[in-house]
Amino acid sequence: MHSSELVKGTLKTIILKLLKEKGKMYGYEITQCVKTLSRESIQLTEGALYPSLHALELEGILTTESVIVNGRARKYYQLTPTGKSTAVQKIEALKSFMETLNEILLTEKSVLKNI
Amino acid sequence: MHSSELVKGTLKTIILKLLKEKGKMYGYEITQCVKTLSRESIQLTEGALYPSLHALELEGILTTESVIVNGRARKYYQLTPTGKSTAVQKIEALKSFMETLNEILLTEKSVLKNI
DNA sequence: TCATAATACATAAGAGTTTTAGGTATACAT
DNA sequence: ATGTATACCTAAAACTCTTATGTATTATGA
Repeated sequence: MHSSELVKGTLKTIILKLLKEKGKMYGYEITQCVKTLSRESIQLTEGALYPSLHALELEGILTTESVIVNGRARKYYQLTPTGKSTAVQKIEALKSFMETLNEILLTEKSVLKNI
Repeated sequence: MHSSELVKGTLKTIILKLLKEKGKMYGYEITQCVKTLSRESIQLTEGALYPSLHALELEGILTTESVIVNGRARKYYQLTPTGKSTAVQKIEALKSFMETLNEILLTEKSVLKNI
């Protein structure tokens, strides 16, 4: 299980990535999808997910649509046009950050000595 | 410049990685080293760094040694034996998380459809 | 049939970390 | 003298997450 500390900064980007590919998803579906994709190693808590979704909606990145399925309410989220470009940007930014981080984590003693 | 949001969860691990390789470093040196290694794209703020260092010391992961160099006070930090194994663990955990994240970010629409 | 798990949403108090902004001090170059 | 670089530190406010809780329906196993 990955520490939630690590997931923190990447939560919104993960949400945007999934919505970008799937078109529309509802909250519970996002938690299950992340769980499956991460092979159980990332477990999004609802207390973190829903506030994030609401914030993204407020920012104009997502729109919602409520429907009843099997007698239960579902709230589907999807990217707005603005949201689509935000998603692309955030995903690129995260990839770029990971490359930087990787370089740091792979830096050897001999290299660091000269900095 | 990487958003500070992303750096958040990884700050302590970056500190531990550098100390693991360099043996001992002082605060200002850490900020400059991260700046250089990241090609100016990660800028640690002192308001985040020093509290983190102090927390790591309290946890028994680091010890300190104050010295005067060129008339200025420096406080060197280094890993305790416990800290060394913590460092290894944290670094491995971060690498593992990045692999998971990479898989998520590279997942294509066609794959997601079947989840 | 009745309890439990799974599905599905949501919020609020408390905890934890960072940002922002400020403070102190020395060395050195202009 | 003034600014820049070096070097440490902290506190209030802002932000986000964790933990705990609440509501409600459907499915399932005992």
